Parts: sequence; structure tokens; C-alpha cells
Amino acid sequence: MKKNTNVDIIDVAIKAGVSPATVSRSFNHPNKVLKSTQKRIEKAILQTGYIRNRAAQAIQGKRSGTVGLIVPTLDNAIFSNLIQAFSVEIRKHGFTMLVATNGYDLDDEYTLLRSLLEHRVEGVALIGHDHSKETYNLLNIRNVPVVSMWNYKEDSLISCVGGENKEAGIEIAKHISSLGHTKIAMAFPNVEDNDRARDRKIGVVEYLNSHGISIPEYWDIKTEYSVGDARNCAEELFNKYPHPTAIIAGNDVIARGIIYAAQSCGMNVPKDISITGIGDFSSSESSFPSITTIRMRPNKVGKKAASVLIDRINGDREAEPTRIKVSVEITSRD
Amino acid sequence: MKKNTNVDIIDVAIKAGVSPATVSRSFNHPNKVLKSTQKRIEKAILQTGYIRNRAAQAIQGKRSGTVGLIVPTLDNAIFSNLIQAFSVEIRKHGFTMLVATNGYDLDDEYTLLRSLLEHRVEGVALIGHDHSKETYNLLNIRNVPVVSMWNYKEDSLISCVGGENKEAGIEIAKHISSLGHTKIAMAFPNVEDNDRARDRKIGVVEYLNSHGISIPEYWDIKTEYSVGDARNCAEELFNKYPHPTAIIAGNDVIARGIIYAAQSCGMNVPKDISITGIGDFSSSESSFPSITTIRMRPNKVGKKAASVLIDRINGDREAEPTRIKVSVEITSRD
DNA sequence: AATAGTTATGCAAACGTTTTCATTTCGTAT
DNA sequence: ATACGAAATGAAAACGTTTGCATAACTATT
Repeated sequence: MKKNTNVDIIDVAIKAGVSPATVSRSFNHPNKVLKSTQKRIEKAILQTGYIRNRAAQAIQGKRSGTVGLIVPTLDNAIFSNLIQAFSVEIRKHGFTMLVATNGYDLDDEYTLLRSLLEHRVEGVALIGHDHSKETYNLLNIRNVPVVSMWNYKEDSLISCVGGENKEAGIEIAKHISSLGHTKIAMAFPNVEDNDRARDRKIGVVEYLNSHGISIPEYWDIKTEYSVGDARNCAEELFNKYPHPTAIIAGNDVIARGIIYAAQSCGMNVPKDISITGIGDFSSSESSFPSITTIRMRPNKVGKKAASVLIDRINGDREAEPTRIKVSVEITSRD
Repeated sequence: MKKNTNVDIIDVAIKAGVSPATVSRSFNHPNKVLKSTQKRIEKAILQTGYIRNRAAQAIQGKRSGTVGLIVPTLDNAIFSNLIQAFSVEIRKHGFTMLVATNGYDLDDEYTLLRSLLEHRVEGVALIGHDHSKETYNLLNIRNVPVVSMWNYKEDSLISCVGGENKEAGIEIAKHISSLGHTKIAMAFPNVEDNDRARDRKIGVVEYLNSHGISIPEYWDIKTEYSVGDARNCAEELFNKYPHPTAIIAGNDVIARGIIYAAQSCGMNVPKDISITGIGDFSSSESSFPSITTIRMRPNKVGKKAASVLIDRINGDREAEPTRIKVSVEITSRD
């Protein structure tokens, strides 16, 4: 079997009887090349097994054909829907996606951003608005097209697409208190460096406070974004403290863990206790009991963010950030 | 704010009072450069805000610092754990990951592979062994380091890391029949172009047949890999045909959909009907009722596959494929 | 003190494209 | 037939690195 790692644009040009410049043009500006020459070139490409070298293209400084994406984690459902939608959309425009995970660590995020820039990604997508000063600074200095997903902020420094997380918190608190609950607990991850969770929590607390409900310290559960940890934390609460009649979870994953904890402590959900999530990943509707949650529309956010990013890549780099608010709405289930 | 998109290795070299060659060496062969010169260079990098250009590095034909990953979908839990583990491991070795999804379409996979190769990825990871002839041919011609994840095959054409899916099917069938079930249904996606599902199904059918159990056509549910579709298909079965006492699902996602269908038809799981999955994504243990399933160890597979791939990138390209079998085991739950 | 061996650095030629500018070719209006 | 503008193509100079080879500066050996 012939091993050809090294056929280049010149080989193709010779085979097709044209100059390398013409071959290049037939890729990048096909309308500037005669149809008949294009045919000859295509044939030569097939014959030689040529695969164009994007690195050599990128070195010209214009296009690399890639965009970068940094997410906290791929491990659970939180970002899967979002990423899938984003990925499909950017590919429609001929881009390939470089993905990196930072494990909710903002310093790590900066390092990852640098490494994406080494690859000369044409744009970058991030999650939320909490990023290190260095990150913002680097984005600004290099003037990289960038979009932040998952949290809308009307005065964000960078373009963003997402729901308003504070509103999500308010809505869910409203829902729970409208059911007559007053003994309410909540379960959130560490909100430092996580504006999405922070905004939700603020929304919940502010709404409840303004309606005369306050949450005692021992009902303010701190957990990680994992089913297992959420379950452990909730079980501890059930064992050591008086039981609330409702628990508001920071997202669907945490809610799931808490439901499991409640059941393992012999409670009936939703009869004995109400548990809600935020996020509405595609798995939430299917589980039993299904989770009442706030739809954050990950598919819409991912798709929209991709087109915002691409517009920025192709468009005016000095323009004001584009900010798109995706509506959030409650999905009442069990 | 100063916008510096264009500081290059020469600027750094001048600032540090050395030649560009030395700056390059301080990145790629630090041991060949005097400690003191390295310090000067680092300082110059900081002062200039230089970010090295991997495209210019990749053009030399050696290293691009990227590996490619093609998965059927990112949309559900199926591959999340796997990808996360893979991603973390390759990054430890300084690689960045290019990700693409093909929606279970093998022709699309070929196109994606080409586009990854345009970016001169140093290695490629794929799911399973069903790939188009063109895909195998291209991998072979270009001699790309490659690893297939998720299904072990002792005579695979390419390196692979995964559990034996047929064995998984056998194990789950054994489990179900050991519980005394004889009226057994199953639910699998289209197994064409999907060796993982096919092998599982073969395992199930062969085991049951050899134990005198056969599955009638109307208990052989065909569904997509989605909770919603699985639920619809299962509900149709419950409404139109006699009820089985057990259903073997092709994976955990499908199992979840079926459980939901059963519940919505007024059955009690697991009292009235047993439902099993295969895969054991991290969400399976937490749901209620929790799913009896076969552990496919996605974290282990992802991590191991990453190191196999990196070994191949750094090692002998003519060597026999590396094949690593990850044991599967049943996790008995509700 | 002279020589050989080692180590650190510089020089310059790649690497495979894209793009500007110049040239040729072609069709069309005179 | 001639001239002119438009369209298609080619020549050659970038783009920012890496690396083989050559040289210079040390160290160690006699």
C-alpha cells in the first residue's frame, strides 16, 4: 500500500496542468476559477489523494478554520446538549471545534485559552461571565471574537447568549412558594467563580426574603455538581436537621441526587417533599419522578451562540458586544 | 489598549538578544538552551505578549499538538464520561482535542476525518469498528495513529480499547433468565453501522436461543438512542401486544425511556416488569428505580485509549494494533 | 600550552500555502 | 479587423516557525 503523507498543492497543480495559485484559488475563491479548470483540479486531487494543509493556510494569518470552546466539564449532562448544538452549527459554516475542559478552574481556563490561541482559533466560546482578569485582558489585547454562553447579562464585557439565571432563581422560588411551602431548603454548588449558580441563588434568596421566608444556615446545602455528592449532602441534612417541605436545587443534576437521597431516607417524592431543579437537560423530562425545573434551552443557546460567534468572526471587530437573551420558563412536572 | 496580534518569534528573539532559533529551541528542546538564556527569553515573551504559532510549527510536518475525536453524538450521556476522561488524559501530554460529531452517519464520519486530517491532527480516536471502507483506507494510506474506543475486537484492523459488547449482551441475558423470566422483549437501535449495539444484541439473542427462549418479532423493539423515542416505541408495544415480564434494552438511555413508558402505562417497575440497560453512565446509579446494567467503564476506556493513542503517536507506526480489553461486569440494582 | 571533545548559539534553508501584481486570453463593441 | 475591458491564470514574495550544519565558546585531558 502506497503511503503518501506528503503530496502537496504543487503536485496537484502539476497533475492538473495549472499553477499552485490556481489550485489554491479553487479552494478559497472558486468563483474566480473556470469551471473546466476546477474539474481538472478535482480530478487531480482524487488521483493524488491530496489533503490540503490548514496549517499552511493558517500561517497566512487569515483563516484557520477552527473555533475554540472551553467548558467546565463534559462529564455530566449539563453542557452536552449545549455543545452538541454549538458543534453542529459551527460545522455548517465549515469550522472545526477545539474543545477543552477546565474543571471550573479559572486559572486553568486562562491556560487553555492561551493554548487555543496558539492554534490560532478564529473565535472562542466560553461559559458564563466569571473569568480571570488575565482571560479578559488576553481576549481584549488579541481582539479575539468571543461569545459567552449560558448566562445573559445586559452589561457584559463580551457578547453573550443565554437565559437570565437570576430570573430563573426567582421563578422557581415563586413556584415553590406558590405551592404554599415555607420550610424551604436549597442546594447549590460553590458559587464563587460561577456566575450562573450565583445568580440563580441570589434570585431564590431575594424572592424568598422579600416574601418573608428565610433559609436557615443548615438548610443551605453546599454540594458539588454531581449526583453522588448531592445525595450525600442531602442525606446528611435529612439525618441531622429538621426536614424542609421543599428543596430548591441549583440544577437538575443536584436535584436528581437529592431525590435519590429523599427516597433512600424513606420519603415519597413529591408527596412528602418537593424538589426542583434548574436547567432542563433532555434527561430531566424522562426520569421518574420527573423534575420540575426551569428550561434554560441549551439547544437554542448553543445554536444561537455559534451564529453570533461566526458573525463576529466575519464582521466588525470593534462593534459593541452582541447580547441575546433567551427566555427561561418553568416546566411544571412531578 | 495596544492591540498586538502580530508579535512573532523574531520580536521575542530581538528583545531577548538571541536568535529566533534559540527561542524556538527553548520551547521544543529546553535542555539544549542555557538556563540563563531561557530566563531572558521568558522575560521577553512576557514583555511582548508573544503567543507561539502552532500553525507555523505544524507546517514543518512534525507536530501539530492536536488529536482528533469523532463521536456519533454529544447529546446524551452515552459518550460524555468517555470524552471527559479522554480529554483530560491527552491534555496531560500537551495535546488539544478537535472534536466532531457524525450523528451515526459513516459517510459523514469520513468527511469529518478528512477535515481533521486537513488540520494535521497527530492521531485520531473513533468509536467502535463500523467505519466506511474509505475511512479505513484513508487511515491506512496516511498512516495515522488511531484508536477505536468502546468495543473490543481481538482481530480489529486498528488499535482498540473497550469492553466486549457481545459478552455484555450475554451477561445481561444470563441475568434476566436466571431471574426466571421467559417472556422477554428487547429494545435496540438500528444495529446497521453500529457494531456496539449489534454485538450486544447478538449476545442477547444467542444466549436466549441456546436456552430455549426466542423473542417474537413484535417484542423486538426498534428505537432510536433517545429517551423519548424509546418511550414511544415501548408504549406502542404495551398497547398493542401481550406484555413481556422483562425487557432488555440496548443501553441505559433506552432503558430509561422504557421504564417511563411502563410507569405511564400503570405498571410498577420492577414488580410487574424487569427492565435492564447496558452502559452504566454515571446517571444510571442515581435514577429511581435505578437501572440494572452492565458496566462498560467509560472513564477507564477513555483514559486508556488516550494513552494508547499517545504511545502510537510517539512510537512505532508499523507496529501491530494495540488491543486492550476492559472487563465488563453486571451491576445489579432495582 | 596545545588539543580534543562538548555545549550553546547562529545562519539559512526549508515547510505548504495564499495573495498581490502582472500577464495572457477572451469576448464584444466598434 | 482593431481596440478595449473583463476574466482567468501565473510568478513570486510573503507567512512564522524548525532544524541541519557551521561556528564559537568552554572544559577537560595530556
